[in-house]
Amino acid sequence: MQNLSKTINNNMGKTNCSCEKCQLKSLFFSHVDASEMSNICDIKVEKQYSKGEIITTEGEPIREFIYMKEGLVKLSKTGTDGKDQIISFSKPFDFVSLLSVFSSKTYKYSVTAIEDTTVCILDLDVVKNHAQENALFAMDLMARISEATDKILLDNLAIKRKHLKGRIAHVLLYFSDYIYKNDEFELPISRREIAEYIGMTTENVIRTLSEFRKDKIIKIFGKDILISDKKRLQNISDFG
Amino acid sequence: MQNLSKTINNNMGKTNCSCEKCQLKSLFFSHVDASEMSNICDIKVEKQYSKGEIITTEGEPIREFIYMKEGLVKLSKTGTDGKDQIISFSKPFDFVSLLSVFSSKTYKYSVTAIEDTTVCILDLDVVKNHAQENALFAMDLMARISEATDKILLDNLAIKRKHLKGRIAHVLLYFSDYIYKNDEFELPISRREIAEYIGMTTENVIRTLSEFRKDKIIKIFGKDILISDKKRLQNISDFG
DNA sequence: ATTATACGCTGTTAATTATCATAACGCGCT
DNA sequence: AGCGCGTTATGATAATTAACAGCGTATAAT
Repeated sequence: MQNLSKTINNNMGKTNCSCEKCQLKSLFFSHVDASEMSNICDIKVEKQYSKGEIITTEGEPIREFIYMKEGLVKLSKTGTDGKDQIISFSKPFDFVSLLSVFSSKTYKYSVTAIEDTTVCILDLDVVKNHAQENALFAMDLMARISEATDKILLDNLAIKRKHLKGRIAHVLLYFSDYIYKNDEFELPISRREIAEYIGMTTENVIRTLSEFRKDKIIKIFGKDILISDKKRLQNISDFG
Repeated sequence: MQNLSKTINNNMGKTNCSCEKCQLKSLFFSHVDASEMSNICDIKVEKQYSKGEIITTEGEPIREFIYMKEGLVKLSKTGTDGKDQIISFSKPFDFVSLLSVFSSKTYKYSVTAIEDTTVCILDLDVVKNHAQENALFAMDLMARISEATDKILLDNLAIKRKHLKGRIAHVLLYFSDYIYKNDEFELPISRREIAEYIGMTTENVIRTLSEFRKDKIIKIFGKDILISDKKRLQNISDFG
């Protein structure tokens, strides 16, 4: 898989990606004119990451502006004790490189693919130069960053208000309603990662999932989850 | 006090504020030229809030771009159950209006003065227009928003990692080291507000402060706190 | 002076969560 | 197949935190 992405990298990513047709073009580049756009398009590199591969590493210098075309990633940070905390999950429209690209020299968080993920990579200096010359583009970026950040903060606050069961319910509904839009889905993360996300222990995540199963709220087949009593789960999320 | 701020409001805030000398000018407006600046200066209104006064209210439409000149505020959000959560505290250089000014029509959080606070208020549309025409200004704003957000996220993550005692120690050190730069200070918030900030109950905040007092780590006189054993407090914050 | 009210403080009990221990299971590897 | 390893699973116990109840104090309003 590493080979695959390297191959695409060497091809300059031209194989699968046409900027003109890109869904995301309107999000980031609606105020960028055709000649500028072709300039951006020439330097962009499309890159694929398999589930589990690290996209950016905490502490590394930020050289690139990255946006997601496809897939699912986690943002995480390693504490001084070596334990990870997951800050959020992002799918394409939510993710604007890293939040700190315009204020920090190094990545404050790591980004890891939790499903096969395709990103487009632009040289950060080029993007910055464009932003400095095109205020509407800069404003678009600002709005995107703002939205992404707000979403993370609101989600964190919502989780903080809840107890163990409510937090687990919240996560299940997050994947069911927001990510997969289906009552049945395959969890893209381990129980430990759920724990890192909601700030509880792995054992309690496992235990609580088992309880939900015993209470016939969900069915579990390894990582496959089926939500059989959504109302109850919603209720636990809202009031637990 | 309400009268005082009204008076200043009616004076168009010209009484005490000269934009040319303003410390914050370089932060937000370093890339705004003299004529633009005088334009901005003409429409700005300086406003004072006494401790406890609400500056912006969650849910209200965002019409203004606000930045702090002086003071201390809290950002908070009310949950569906009516309970408040405090997201962060901000002093002048940290605070860039509300994070969502460029992505949302309404305030997602409330801002309340927890010390007497002076802010400068600009019409949001005017600021947006300036940003749309001056990309460097837009970039400056973006960097500010990014920094402010990162600080909030990192602080929240640090708190999340800790237990009750570590969280209390964290808060005490936050005010001592970051806000007041003094081992002795007056807490600008109540025990309940500390609880709302760290996500624990008021009783436990009070109890823990008492324990710290019994352990001779701090001295307490109502809201006055004196940190007598900073090393131990730091240790509790780092490992508790 | 009296009432109301918010706040700070403490003790007790109940609930929640972490920690430790153990075991089954799946999966890649040889 | 058998081994090693990480994940999932469950139980017992300890630690932590919440919830409830009570009480004193300061402050402001009547």
